Amino acid sequence: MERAVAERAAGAGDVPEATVARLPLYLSALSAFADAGLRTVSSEALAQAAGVGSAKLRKDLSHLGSYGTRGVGYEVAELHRHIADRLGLATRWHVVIVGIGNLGHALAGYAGFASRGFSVAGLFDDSPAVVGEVVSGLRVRPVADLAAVVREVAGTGGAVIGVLAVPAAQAQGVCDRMVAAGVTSVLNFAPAVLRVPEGVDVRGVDLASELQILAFHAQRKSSPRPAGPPSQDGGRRRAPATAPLVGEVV
Amino acid sequence: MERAVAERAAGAGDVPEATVARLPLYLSALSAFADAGLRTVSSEALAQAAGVGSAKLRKDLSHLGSYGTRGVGYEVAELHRHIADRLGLATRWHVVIVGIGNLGHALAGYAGFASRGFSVAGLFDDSPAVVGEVVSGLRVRPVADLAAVVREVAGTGGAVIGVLAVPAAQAQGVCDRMVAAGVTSVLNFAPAVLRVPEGVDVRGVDLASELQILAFHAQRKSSPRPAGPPSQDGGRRRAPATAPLVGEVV
DNA sequence: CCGTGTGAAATATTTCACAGCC
DNA sequence: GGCTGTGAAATATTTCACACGG
Repeated sequence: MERAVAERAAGAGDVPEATVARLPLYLSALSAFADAGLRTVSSEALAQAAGVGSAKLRKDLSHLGSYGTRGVGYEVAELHRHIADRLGLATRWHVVIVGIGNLGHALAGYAGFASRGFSVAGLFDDSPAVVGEVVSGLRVRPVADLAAVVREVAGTGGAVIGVLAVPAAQAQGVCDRMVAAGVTSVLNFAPAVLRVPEGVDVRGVDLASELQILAFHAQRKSSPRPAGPPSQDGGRRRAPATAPLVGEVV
Repeated sequence: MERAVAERAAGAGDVPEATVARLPLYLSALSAFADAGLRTVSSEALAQAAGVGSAKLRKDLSHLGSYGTRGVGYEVAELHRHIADRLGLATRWHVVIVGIGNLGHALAGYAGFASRGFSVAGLFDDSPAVVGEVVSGLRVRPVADLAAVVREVAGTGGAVIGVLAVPAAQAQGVCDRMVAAGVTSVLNFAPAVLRVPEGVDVRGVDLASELQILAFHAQRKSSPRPAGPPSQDGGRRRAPATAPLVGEVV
């Protein structure tokens, strides 16, 4: 494609998706360093804490701009602020959770929300069994109230992220209602493909998929012979893990 | 790198990681088609159901072998079986969950486990408040019992996946105990970077990261001017969403 | 014909390795 | 002397587009 825009001083206008996915990790690691009272970190130390290679870390940060000092490293507080800004954490984010079953309860009680600047603006469910119940200090409301709450929060200038924790069968319907209410960012925990209009962002977290991916690798490790031909596969290259995390409480 | 191995008939020995991550999606979509009573699907239809492009789907499947019929499509049941096999779902997988807080409760009750061939072999926690409690038909045991349970399950010929749902501060310690007990696949819900020995697989799911990634994109959408030049961005290229899902219940 | 399977081209991401600055 | 920032090389992934088989 064409690129050309006269990117202003700090950092390109487009951060690669792969980099974006790691920024929260760095942010977390930086918080830990700050708590430990450190003023600066080297790319090596930060990378280690985040579980990535230092070259990758430096390349990632280079997309945000130049916030390090050669021969020294990065100023912890400054870098933290820059990453947080870039992630959009300067604005206040509100979260609405629909589906207050087991998972919804757990999400509603997740301490990480508040501590990372996300505040829970509302809990919704249509099951008579839970509507009216108070969970983590909030009363569960019928889904019909969703639009009103979103509108109200939007009036505050805040932005809204919708979290879907309903059974798969209802996921699309509830998603539609969220979108109709004005939600343009959705985190979906239901194992269902969501169809959304252009401009709406959906991210899915699926437990079963994660387990199956682990199963795939586990099988590969132990499988003496997957099928006919022995063909000693001889060491899968590349070390073990996937992206790990730093931080707080579950 | 070099290629050479005399790959036998069905599919290469190495499936790209990106493909592996999508196989569960296809599996799910196939189940839906099977339930709907369809015998065959085209790459186009299956891709649509899985929320990916048909070319990508075909390329992905080509890594497993040739299970389609030109001019017709894929036989639903057959393809489902092949993918399931490749994912290692032929063997019986057992899951041990450590940390029976809000999230642990939700995970223990997750219906998707059983329906996808994963059975919960044990629940563990060291908090006196929950040890002994019965959750989803299983008694919560002290973490000290972990090794015994893993050993017992391993004796059955089953493989084990450890699920970590403890606070971040305890994640590494519990992970070490899991590894010591013989677990080589770990699904980590705690926002913490886990250090594990070579050969152990870790996948992390972090709610805060997901939210921050959504925040990043949301900000990009609404931000009227990140910097100087107006330059109506006119559609970020590439449609909306991320990988979605198909399937069952939460 | 239709739709899979797949080389080859286009992109994206990671890794190297080193020049430049504190 | 140490460590960032970054072109350039190596990989990985996605997308095209079309030959081939049923």
